[in-house]
Amino acid sequence: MLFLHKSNLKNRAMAKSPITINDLARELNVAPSTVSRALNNSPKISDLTKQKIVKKAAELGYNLNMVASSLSRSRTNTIGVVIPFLNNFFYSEVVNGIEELAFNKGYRILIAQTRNSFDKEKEILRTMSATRVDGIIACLTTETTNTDHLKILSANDIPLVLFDRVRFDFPCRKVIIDNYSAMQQSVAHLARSGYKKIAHLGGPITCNISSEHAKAFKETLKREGLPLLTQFHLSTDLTEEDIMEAIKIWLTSRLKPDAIITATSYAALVVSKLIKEQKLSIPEDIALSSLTSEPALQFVEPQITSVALPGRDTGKTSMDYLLNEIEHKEQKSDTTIKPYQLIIRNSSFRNK
Amino acid sequence: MLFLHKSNLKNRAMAKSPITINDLARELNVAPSTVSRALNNSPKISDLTKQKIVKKAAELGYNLNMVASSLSRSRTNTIGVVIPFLNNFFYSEVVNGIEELAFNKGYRILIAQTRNSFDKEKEILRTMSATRVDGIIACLTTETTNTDHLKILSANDIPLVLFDRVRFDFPCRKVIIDNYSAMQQSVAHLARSGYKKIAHLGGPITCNISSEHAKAFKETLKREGLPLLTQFHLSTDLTEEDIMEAIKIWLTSRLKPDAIITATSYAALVVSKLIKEQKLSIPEDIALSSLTSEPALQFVEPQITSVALPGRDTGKTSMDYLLNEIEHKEQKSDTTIKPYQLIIRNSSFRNK
DNA sequence: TATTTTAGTGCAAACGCTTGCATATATTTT
DNA sequence: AAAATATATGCAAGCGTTTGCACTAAAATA
Repeated sequence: MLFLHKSNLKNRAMAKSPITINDLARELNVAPSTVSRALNNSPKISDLTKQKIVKKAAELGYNLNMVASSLSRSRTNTIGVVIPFLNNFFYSEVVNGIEELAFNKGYRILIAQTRNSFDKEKEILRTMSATRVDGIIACLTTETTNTDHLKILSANDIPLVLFDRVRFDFPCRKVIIDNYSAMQQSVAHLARSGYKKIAHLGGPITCNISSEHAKAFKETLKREGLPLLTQFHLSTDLTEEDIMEAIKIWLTSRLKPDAIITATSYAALVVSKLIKEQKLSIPEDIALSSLTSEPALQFVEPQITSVALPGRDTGKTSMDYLLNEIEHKEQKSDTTIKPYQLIIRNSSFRNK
Repeated sequence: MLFLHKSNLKNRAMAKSPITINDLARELNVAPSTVSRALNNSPKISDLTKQKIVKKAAELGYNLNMVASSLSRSRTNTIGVVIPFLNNFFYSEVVNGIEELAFNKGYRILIAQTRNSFDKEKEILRTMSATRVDGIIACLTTETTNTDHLKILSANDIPLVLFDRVRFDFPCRKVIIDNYSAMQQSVAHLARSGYKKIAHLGGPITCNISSEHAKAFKETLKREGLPLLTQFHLSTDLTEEDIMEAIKIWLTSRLKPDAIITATSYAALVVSKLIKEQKLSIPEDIALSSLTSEPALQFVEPQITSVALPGRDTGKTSMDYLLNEIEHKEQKSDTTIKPYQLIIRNSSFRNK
């Protein structure tokens, strides 16, 4: 009963097509505008007619055409989410947080993965703005070194909130982790546990996160009175091969590190495995600590010390800011720093 | 330069608003229809005018309004993806596969999580059909025991492809894993490795997966000549508490299982940890095998035997089928069974 | 009772694009 | 040279809502 056979259409006489408010209007002998207002629960329509209309709508299986509604209102109630990868613990938690809040507020989310390609990022933003999303939440690629594509969004009045990997030179709200402090605490913790030759397996410095980590790494070592050996401070793309290569060199060199801090939890897992394969022990020979977390870290032996990031919360806050911009036209350009938690597990202190 | 000040509009004279094809048409003294055709690279427009139009469009920063285009064409180039959870290895791999293919074919994806609630599933399908998605790919909740909400989709001519958790009583294409066989092989492997008291920690039997697992579990035990003890065949919601409770009972009972098959990889990780905490050894005292996989299984000690599921491939195939329905009106109602791989690791055979 | 206010409904334009059909040249065919 | 065809463009309706304004009748005020 979801369709009517309409005979008043010229080109598609007798075409089977979904019920519209016009169909309802004709059936009930009221104007389409009355139907629209009734279904939107406008106070201008009497309760009696509302009831009649709602009843008929249910009866005929009427389903609002959001496309038409969006065109008319110039609002799609859709927000775009741009992330490097979906199959990643942190990002999927963030999206989870975004989706939950969005759904409750009557928004849909459009997701796209950049796979860390700047070109794809540009392309995605272009199509999202064509789709007329009401706003965008994005985590930039590591390749993103200029912001022209973001400027197009502002020019089109599409609010943007950046999270995690951001560009401080672009005016918009940003939600990030206190990366400097996370590294600082990690190093300090290792130093105070007696480790002296601390190495860092980091990501590409083109992104704010890695550069903040790098800075904190150097400065904290100095503060703790430890030497900074250049070969112990690596910036890689963190592919499995990169990790393998770096670790093999470290573990077989004359001067081994006695502690390793990895940028990602996946790297930590790989490193942990490699160390054990070399018959070295964690944390006695080498300590291990990760700047990102995922549940797996608690299931390996020994459990790996890590910085727990508030993914859900980051997503929720980003969405919250975006909604403020969308619904209250509140235009801010500040940076919110989310708290992290250094969770000390057995991989980072010697039992003595 | 993205906006024009329009003075020909009645109600919003002087309003700043995005460039439309009408603006381009006026600037170039051609008809809007010509602009539309030119930008869509219609063969009916001369190369010269196409060039002029494309150039002007770039110059003014014209960006197609997909909403209007969708309304006009009755096609949104958007597909809906409905999954229980995003932060789950298998599902995020599936979505990954869907997104990749979709993006390459010019489709956007709208994602929503049911969080395993039937009511939310219904609500999601309603709003997705209001959004006029061109098709939907869904993995049903474990609570979904009737298909009325799916019928509304067919009534609205929205193609649907189900994956993983499906309802065989609904006519549409389905992409699933050979769950029966996966369990069968898992049990057979354990039996042949000398384990005799095999237990299964399964999911809620309301869903096809768990019931296929259950069936295979019983039948294979029988075939292998092993006893089926009811307390060793559990169906739970697989929350952390459920797992804990079940395992505690098993491990402390007089009659312990000597092998455990878990429905999910997360459960396997938890079980592995609990077994070790009880000072029992894997695989000597108890073998462990999982019916779902995730990278973490390879990082724990011992590595956990598991059934690897082709997530990406499941996503790609589902999307491929959906595109066939959307673009070639191909209406099929068959079931594709994806191959899995039983990956035998150290958790499931004794070194002797 | 005459006048203003309020409540409930309808009219019609607008949102920006697509597309069937008509029209006007330009090109080819007889 | 006339007729038929091909090529390029314009016209206008249509997609399904929303919303400002106009209108009518009933209720409230003077």
